[in-house]
Amino acid sequence: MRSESHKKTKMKSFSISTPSSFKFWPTVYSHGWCDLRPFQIDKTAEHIDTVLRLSDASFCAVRMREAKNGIRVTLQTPETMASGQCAEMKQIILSMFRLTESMDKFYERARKEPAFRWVAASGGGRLLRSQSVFEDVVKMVSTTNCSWALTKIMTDNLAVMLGPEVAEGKHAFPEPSAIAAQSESFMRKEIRCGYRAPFLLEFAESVASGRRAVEQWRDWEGTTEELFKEMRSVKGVGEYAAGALMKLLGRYEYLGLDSWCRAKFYELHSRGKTVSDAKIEKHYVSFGKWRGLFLWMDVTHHWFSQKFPF
DNA sequence: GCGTCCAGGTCTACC
DNA sequence: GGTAGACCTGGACGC
Repeated sequence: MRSESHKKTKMKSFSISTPSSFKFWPTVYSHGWCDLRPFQIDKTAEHIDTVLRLSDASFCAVRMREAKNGIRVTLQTPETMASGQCAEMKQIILSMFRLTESMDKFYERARKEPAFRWVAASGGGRLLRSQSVFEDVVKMVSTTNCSWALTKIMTDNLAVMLGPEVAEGKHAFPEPSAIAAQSESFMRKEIRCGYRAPFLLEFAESVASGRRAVEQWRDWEGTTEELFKEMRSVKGVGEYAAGALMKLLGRYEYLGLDSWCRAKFYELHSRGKTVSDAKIEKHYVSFGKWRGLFLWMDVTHHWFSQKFPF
């Protein structure tokens, strides 16, 4: 009886306590995802909004800000929800901010390297991810072979045109079935995803039909190589996209090099001169299973001097 | 304002 | 296994 009445308690906000190694803004700005819907940042008010989808098919637009010992989450629309729903939201946010993973071993390794001693104190290494693996894959495909401006256009269009509107201007990311139901022409002309349209449609259909259980990738029991191979079997997911996606699943053996990473590496380690990918691989090989994350820390080190680096 | 060129990953066909 | 060309868009640039 007591637990039943507890479940029905309505809540307007809740807090998430975090380990001392966690830093809110460096995690938000760990890579470009915070710039893509449904995330929306207000730099003046210093908060980040998003829209969460719950297992009972309800939605909630939430506002998250840095708090003394963690994250403060305030419900926007609806303004209150049952405590059980808030508990589910808390689990989703923990996963998005990578608070379900221990970074102790990574920080231990970083402290041994003079060039990376700054990492632990700066709260680096937790890479923000979407609520779902499906959303991460769609976004990653949308980053391939185009400018960041076009990636933003594609993800904006997906959320606004196909994602449910929870509050004015606040849309959840679309479900696989919502994308799968579109025509290739709509995806090309309206979403502006061009030649990626058939790739995204095929992927969305495979997830919506249950043929591809992508959400299980976060609990993958096979080897890292097998997971990488599984990702590469998605059309539109090449070496870069799969490598970058692996990092969002807590596996850092692949570098996930794109042109931006390469350019930054050349600037930092070869006086601007182009070198082969093999040479870049060699540079980080001593970091073992953490090499992909050390590469990312290396090329984004300059971001950590500002609260809002982009 | 218009046309041209380039950058950006991945796929496919071909050698 | 390696390579070339196609895919498509926004942005930069020249006129």
